[in-house]
Amino acid sequence: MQNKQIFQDSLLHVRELLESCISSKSLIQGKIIHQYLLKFYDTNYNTHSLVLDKLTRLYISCKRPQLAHRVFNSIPSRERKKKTILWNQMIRGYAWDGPFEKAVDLYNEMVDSGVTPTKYTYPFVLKACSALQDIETGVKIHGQVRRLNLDNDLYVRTALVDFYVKCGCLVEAREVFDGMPERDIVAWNAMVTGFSLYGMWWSAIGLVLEMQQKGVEPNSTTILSIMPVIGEAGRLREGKTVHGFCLRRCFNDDVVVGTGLVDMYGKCGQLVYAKKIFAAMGLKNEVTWSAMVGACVICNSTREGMELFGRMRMEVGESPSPVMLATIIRGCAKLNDLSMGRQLHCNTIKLGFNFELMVANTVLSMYAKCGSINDAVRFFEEMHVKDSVSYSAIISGSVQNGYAEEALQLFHKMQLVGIVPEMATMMGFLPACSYLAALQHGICGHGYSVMRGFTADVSICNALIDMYSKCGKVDAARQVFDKMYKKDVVSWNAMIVGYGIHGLGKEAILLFHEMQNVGHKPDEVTFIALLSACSHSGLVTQGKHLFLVMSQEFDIVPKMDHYFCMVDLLGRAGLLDEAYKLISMMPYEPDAHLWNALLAACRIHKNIELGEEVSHKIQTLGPASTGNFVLLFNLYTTAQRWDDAANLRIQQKELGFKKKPGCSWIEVHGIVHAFVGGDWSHQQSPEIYMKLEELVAEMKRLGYTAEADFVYHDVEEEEKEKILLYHSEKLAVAYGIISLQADKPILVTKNLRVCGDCHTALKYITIIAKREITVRDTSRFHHFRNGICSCGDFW
DNA sequence: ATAGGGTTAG
Repeated sequence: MQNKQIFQDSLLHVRELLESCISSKSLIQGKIIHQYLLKFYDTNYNTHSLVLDKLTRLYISCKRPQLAHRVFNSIPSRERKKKTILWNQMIRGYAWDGPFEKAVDLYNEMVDSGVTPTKYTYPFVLKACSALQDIETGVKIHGQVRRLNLDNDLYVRTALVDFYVKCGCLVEAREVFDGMPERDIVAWNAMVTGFSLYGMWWSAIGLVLEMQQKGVEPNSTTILSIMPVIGEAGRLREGKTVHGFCLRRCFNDDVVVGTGLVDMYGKCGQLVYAKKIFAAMGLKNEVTWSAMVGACVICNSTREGMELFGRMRMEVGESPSPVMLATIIRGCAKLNDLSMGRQLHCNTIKLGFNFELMVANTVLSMYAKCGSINDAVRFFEEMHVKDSVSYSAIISGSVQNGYAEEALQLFHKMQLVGIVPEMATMMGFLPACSYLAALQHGICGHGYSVMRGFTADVSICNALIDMYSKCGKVDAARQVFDKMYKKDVVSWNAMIVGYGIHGLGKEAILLFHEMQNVGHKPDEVTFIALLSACSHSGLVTQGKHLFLVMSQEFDIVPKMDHYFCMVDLLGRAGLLDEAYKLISMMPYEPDAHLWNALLAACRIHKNIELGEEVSHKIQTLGPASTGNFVLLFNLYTTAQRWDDAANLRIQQKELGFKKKPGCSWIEVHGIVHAFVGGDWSHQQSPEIYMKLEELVAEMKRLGYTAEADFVYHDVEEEEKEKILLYHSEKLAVAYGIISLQADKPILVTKNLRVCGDCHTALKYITIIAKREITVRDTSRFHHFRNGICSCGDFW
């Protein structure tokens, strides 16, 4: 009897102790008491019913829902049924700290065992549903809420709004929100957050105004949820309003709000404001510094950001966070500073977060953007965990560094390992198709983009326009262009470029006028596209006019690229002196690239004197490219000045230059087949060469002779013919003829300009094989049909 | 609160 009293007393004491653990969240102390209980008391529930209650609560308040669950389960089910509050607490525990599925499971278990959920149950279950993005369960729960007549409860309704918002069901969220009989600040904030999350800054701001009209004062949460979206949209005006509001309410004394403002101004491109706020902030933390450095990077003051980064390490002495390093590494990518990037990569290794996905993806894209594709690939292969961003980065990195075929392979591999391509992935994939003229792949990419709803995006459509026109399908490009409900300047430029490379200069100019009619302003790229379109179509007068109009009417100062186009245009048209005059009048120092354009024109129009002069100029500028050697060489051979040609070749060898090997490729049944000159590596080489010889025999009957002036003169006549005969473009065309159905057009892409002999030969081949052949070289398309090329021998 | 992938021209 006395023992029992002692026992009861001590239990009372234990409960008191547990209560104090709960309020102070002392997990360790609580665990000790738990151990003690297990050791010294039997498990007769009646003895310590209230103790188990308290233990469950303790574990929940210490964020250990699974431990709590174990204790909860040790309560006999008959007793558990009476403890609705404990059920709610359990669900709350899982809804906050996960695993979220357990919260839903527990809710179902609760209902199944006949316990009626209350208005306190639902906010937690809904929170779990939104964390799981489980719309189905959430909607079901919404139904149950209605049946229990709980949907007029403020908290339940707010939770419903929050659930629909986080699951992307904005319409439903708004419906629930509008039907609320009363709304507190939390409900308003939930809805504002919803609009912000989906980039609808105008709705978010409208709602903030509305709430003020209804007498609800925005708090710092409201402000914090609209700042990111204003920054993202770059809405400076709205940003300033928010800033003003913060000043009036003294919100900006808050570190979090201050950091948000720094970030927002940075994203609006206002580095000066961002810096002012940063300087005025009394309390700064790591996040504030990161935001400030991020603002510098966005505003193209990366160097300043790097200085700040250094200052932070001096002043605060902390080691940088992953976010900080990612930000600064992105800055390196922007500056093309490979050595700095490498150094920071080492830092991430030292600090042990080099494989944190965000950081790793930043490092990966830094290497790719700094042109060090080998490092990028190696790093990519070393990553243990990769996601669609990693793949997108390596795919676009590969294309940008000229490895489009590898990009396609990576895209394929990505799908094999089960990673779903996202919009940005397609932004790398489609240019890869453009580069390779891989139409089949491109069409698949188009289909996929439609399926995923990406074609609502302007940039994706721009990439599609580019893809179709570079794959020889200007009409398909135009269809995409016409169907776009919204276009930007890139869309117009891409389409103009498309017409240009197909020699459709007039269409390009027409589009330029249409562009102005619908109120789009051309930019400098537009004029590059237009001038090169004129050049490929021989539209000299129009080109000159556009060049004038560009600065006079559109206030665009001609850059080096524009002069390049003009020299090209005048040169091709044979107006060599005028081109030369333009160069001497231009406000820039001419570079080798520009002289090259003139040299190419000299070759076409066989102007040896000027060609030599230009060539010397190029050589004094330093060996920028091998292109000029090839051009000058061709110029000499055209003039039959064999000695000069031979000397040039010796000189070229002494300087250690090699001609870039010509490579052509063709897509057959979705596979890209590549050839170099005299290539025997293809499986079907015997058939290809047989077909080629067959064609040549027929061509000769029709009057074809190999044009020797592109070949070295010190080889035998017959040898010359062979070198020409096995040029990569001829091999690719022959392969196309034997492997594609007779009614299928042939599209070959070459990495250099198509050679003169091949150009002639292909005209014959269209007649003999009765097929349309298209060759895309580095500067334009050649459509061969019935012995004629669309370029009009003008390229 | 801060952070990763992207379109046109040359």
